[in-house]
Amino acid sequence: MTVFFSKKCEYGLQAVLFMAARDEECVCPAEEISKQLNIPKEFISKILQSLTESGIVESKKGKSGGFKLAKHPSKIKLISIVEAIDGLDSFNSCVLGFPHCSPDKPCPVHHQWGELRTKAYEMLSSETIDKFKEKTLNKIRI
Amino acid sequence: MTVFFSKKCEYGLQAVLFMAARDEECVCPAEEISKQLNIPKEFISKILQSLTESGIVESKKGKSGGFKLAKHPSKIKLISIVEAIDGLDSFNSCVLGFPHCSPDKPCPVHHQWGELRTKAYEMLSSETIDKFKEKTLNKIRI
DNA sequence: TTTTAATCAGACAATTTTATCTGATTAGGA
DNA sequence: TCCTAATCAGATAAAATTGTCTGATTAAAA
Repeated sequence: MTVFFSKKCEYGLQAVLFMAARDEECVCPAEEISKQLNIPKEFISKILQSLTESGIVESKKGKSGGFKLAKHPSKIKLISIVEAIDGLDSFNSCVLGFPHCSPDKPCPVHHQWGELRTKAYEMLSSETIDKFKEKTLNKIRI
Repeated sequence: MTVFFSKKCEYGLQAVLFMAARDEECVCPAEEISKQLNIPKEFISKILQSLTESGIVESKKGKSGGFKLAKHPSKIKLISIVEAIDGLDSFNSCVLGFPHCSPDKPCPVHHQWGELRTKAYEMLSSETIDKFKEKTLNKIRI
């Protein structure tokens, strides 16, 4: 299979976008996120736990508890979520899997891939997630 | 983990590039490919077996047997190898994992990612692997 | 023609990723 | 206070990916 993000990361991104698209202050139980996004409840719960450790979301235990963003959406970038879950290795390693790929010893597609990868990185870090609210709502139709 | 190609696919691409970089007519035993590229012998053997079924390489059994390209390198594109091993799904599915991502119902990064993905596809299908001989040799130093 | 060495090929095993289950813990409301 | 609803955490399971082993097959050489 060819992917860019792991499933964990996809789910994490979806969940954070979802929380940002709703009222940013409201506390979302894992169950609701699970239902809205079709993600196994305990799985998204676990992912959000790890994002809690990274300081991107906060959790509130007990009745009427759940998860909420730890910062305002205007302070969260997609790349932060990717970094927290998948790490940034893929932005620094050879796409063909060759060791020591560098401008000195480039793999056959080193230059072209490097450019695309940089653009992907820029895309993920250019805007904060409050800018995505509209599109996320449109996609999820809460 | 964030990847673009599976390990299988990376190895397959490396092996085919290796065979093209050598004398294109010579028969390479899996063992030699394994040593040169640091890939478990039986694993690369298996990957090349599947590429045999796809008509990209040929295998020759018995003493002095091994693998060789089924066509001239000028007729093989990187994308064919990717397609044979990983498939082309990732070039058609949403990078954030949202279902039914389309221009009508775009995910937050639909447009930007679509552009990058198209460029990646074009890069992998633009040139045939004989063009990569130089760079591969430089990288592998046979 | 038979032996033998080296291969491919398919079954098998380990690891990683993804997903689920169960129980402990917490906090709000009756 | 006690009950309930919800998270947290660790154990467990399933699936996919990656890696290894063993034997069948082939072809060269004696």
